[in-house]
Amino acid sequence: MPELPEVETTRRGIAPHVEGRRITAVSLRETRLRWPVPETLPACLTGQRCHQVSRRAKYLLLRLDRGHLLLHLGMSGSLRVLPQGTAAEKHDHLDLALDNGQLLRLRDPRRFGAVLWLDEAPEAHPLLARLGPEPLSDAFTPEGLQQACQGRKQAIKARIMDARTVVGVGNIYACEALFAAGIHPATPAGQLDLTALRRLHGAIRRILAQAIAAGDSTLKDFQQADGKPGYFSQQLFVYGRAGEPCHHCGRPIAQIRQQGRSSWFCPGCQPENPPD
DNA sequence: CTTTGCACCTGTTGGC
DNA sequence: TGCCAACAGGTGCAAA
Repeated sequence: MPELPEVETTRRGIAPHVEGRRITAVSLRETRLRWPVPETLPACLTGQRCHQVSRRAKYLLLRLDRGHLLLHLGMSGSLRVLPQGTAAEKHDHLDLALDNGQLLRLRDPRRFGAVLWLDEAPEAHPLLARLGPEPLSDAFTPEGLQQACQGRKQAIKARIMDARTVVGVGNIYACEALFAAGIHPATPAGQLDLTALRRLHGAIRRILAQAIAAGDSTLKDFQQADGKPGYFSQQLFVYGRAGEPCHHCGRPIAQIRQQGRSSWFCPGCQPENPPD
């Protein structure tokens, strides 16, 4: 579930409670995540101080004394800060006890998430080394997007969901950004001119920024036992709205299958063969 | 090299 | 009401 805005909101939520704190104890209850979590992890982490919580794409990085703890929330993961002693429930796989009496707890029912220890510079790690630009940074430009699309037959939706093009665009925001830009999701990437790609670039940034801003307003709930951050209550124009009227033109939203995933779009606002 | 498809997993949903 | 298949989605990796 978490897309980039949810991960960023999680980072902002936990950082004030975790940065500067020492890890006093670690409970690892389930090692079968995306990759097996080494049984030696608790001993490795205990005693180290966390200096910074950062994010690259949808990965969270805790900079500790002797390396980085990399966390990925997968589809269903969440992190919460709770008082020590709070009983662990089903799917609560990892606890980091901190020297402020609190607990950083990872829950992940589907176990698509990841917990990795990195000895070396994070940017050199294979998972991070080939990632494209952050969508809200200056490194993400219309010209760079054009270069990523140049000569490609691949559908534009698959192209923007490829983390080498730009990171952090999942299925929901890919559909929404393409709607906002008036581009049919199946359009071959190489067919789009710079004008269209400028619209798409702007739409990706605007929609992600809006979602992060919406997340900020929910941060106050972050420590509550039931405060799992879900999707923010921003309006979705096409995602999951098959058959319902388009908010712009009233035509029914269509649903197709691409790369084994559902895509939603408006046949009126996102024509296959755009005029002019 | 480019592109496609699958595996991983469980909670939720919809149809019979 | 109960059961079961289909579906949801991020992303590394194998295969085409």
